[in-house]
Amino acid sequence: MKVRFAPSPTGPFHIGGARSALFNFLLAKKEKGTFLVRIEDTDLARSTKESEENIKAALKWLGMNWDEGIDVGGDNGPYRQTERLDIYKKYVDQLIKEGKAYYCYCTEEELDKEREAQMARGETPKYNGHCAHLTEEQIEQYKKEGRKPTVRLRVPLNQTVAFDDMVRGHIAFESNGIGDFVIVKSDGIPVYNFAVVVDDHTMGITHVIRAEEHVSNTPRQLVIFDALGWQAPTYGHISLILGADKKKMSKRHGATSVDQYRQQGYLPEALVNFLALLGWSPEGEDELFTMDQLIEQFSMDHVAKNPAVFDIDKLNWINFHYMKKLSDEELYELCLPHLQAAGYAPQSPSADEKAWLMMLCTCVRDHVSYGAQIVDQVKMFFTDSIEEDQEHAADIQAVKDEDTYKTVVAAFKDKLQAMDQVTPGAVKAAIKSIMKETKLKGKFVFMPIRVAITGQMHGADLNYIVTLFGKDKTAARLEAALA
RNA sequence: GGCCCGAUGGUCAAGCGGUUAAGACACCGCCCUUUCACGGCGGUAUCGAGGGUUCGAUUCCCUCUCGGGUCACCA
Repeated sequence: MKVRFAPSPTGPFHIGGARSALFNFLLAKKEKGTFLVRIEDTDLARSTKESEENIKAALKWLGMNWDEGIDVGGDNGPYRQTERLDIYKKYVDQLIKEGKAYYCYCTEEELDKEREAQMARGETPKYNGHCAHLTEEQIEQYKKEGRKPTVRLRVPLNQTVAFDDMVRGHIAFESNGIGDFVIVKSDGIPVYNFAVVVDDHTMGITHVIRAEEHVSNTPRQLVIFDALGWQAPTYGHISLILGADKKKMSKRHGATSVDQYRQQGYLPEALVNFLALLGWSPEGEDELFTMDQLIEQFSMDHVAKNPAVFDIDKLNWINFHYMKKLSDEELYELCLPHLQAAGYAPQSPSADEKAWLMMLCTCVRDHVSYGAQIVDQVKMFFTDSIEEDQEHAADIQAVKDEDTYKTVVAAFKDKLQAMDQVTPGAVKAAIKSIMKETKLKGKFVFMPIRVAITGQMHGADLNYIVTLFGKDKTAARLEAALA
């Protein structure tokens, strides 16, 4: 078995592309086959080197290293389509010689006009065969006019083009609906559908897993395979990823590129795990898997046909799970860039600063499901004023209205002033003794202090919050609460 | 509009003629924690509609509806 992932380097690496790559990767590894990566850059205008690098980096970041293809090499290179032009030319020439393809001199304006006319008549727009049987004289005439021809494939009429899809089952199209389509553009570069066929065949691809949007391309590719006398690979079309409004996931749905998730502080293991669960379901009841476990469990039988809505809540939950496994040091590494971006951490922290920042990260880790989220959680440590949580305003007021509110706050302030050093342990002891002295139980001691210092009903461990603020800042806040 | 694909809770989904219709996220409740969270336990909630086939349809067939994809000298 040999599968491939063939991205076009025309922009940010989309999350859907990552999922296609993942399913190919998983299948290849599961079947002990080969995972090949090739670059489809025949769109000269939109392809960029930067995008190619971005895609390769993202693939590696996600843990999908390829066995053959771009950069790593192999027996079937080159693996960038623009470097394979002579290979395509050979087969185009062959098709023309055999009369299976022909030059078309129609201009884009002429084609546009014809298409509009067909649409107006309610017909399926397709090439009308204008240049299918040109005479020598006509060809000479067009050449004299300086027209640059495209090459079209003669698509046989009255045939059923069908294939058995690994996820969708039998799918059939009528060849009459296709029309002679362009396989080489007027600039001499083959069109995607043609290059794909030549590559898939010459590279020995046996199975193609790609997104559902390619279903309607498949009959065209099948017709090319047929014209060339080759056998087509087995296809599997996976459904699309949708936004919350059930429309194809796009920019307006938020982050759509792998890089954006990386930048937001998501872990590659989490993204892989999440993507795998979008459209594929495991046998058992567990849903948390490492890449190796996914490979072990993966099967095309359990790939869903219907499109899936991208659920950020679930991604966050999975990411939270993987973040829990991080050591304090790793957590700090993940969060530091975000703290720096927010101006909460210096570019190169000293040992003391690092120790404080690490405690900061550890303190709020139960409330952070991806790196960038830490900024919100620690905001209060970097502002002088207390921002009260509006959503729980009533609860906060209730705490303040408690008869013992000021008693507790004042008592804690005294204990704090008396401390030699503020540490989580010291704070804990202080709170404990207040409970003993006032005979108040947990909540009635913790909440007044929490509200006075943070203005929130929820949050991280109070002992650490106080320690992080330090004696002076905490005292000032307690003071303000008493006023 | 033509062609193609799809339809189980709010979301991801299992199911493949007979089930009390799994599980996960989210939500709600309880327990734990002398606070908050984490964690544990439990709960609410789903077969798009109508026809068939069948002793019996979520499951098979048809129609409708809805959703999506695609109709390029883009991939």
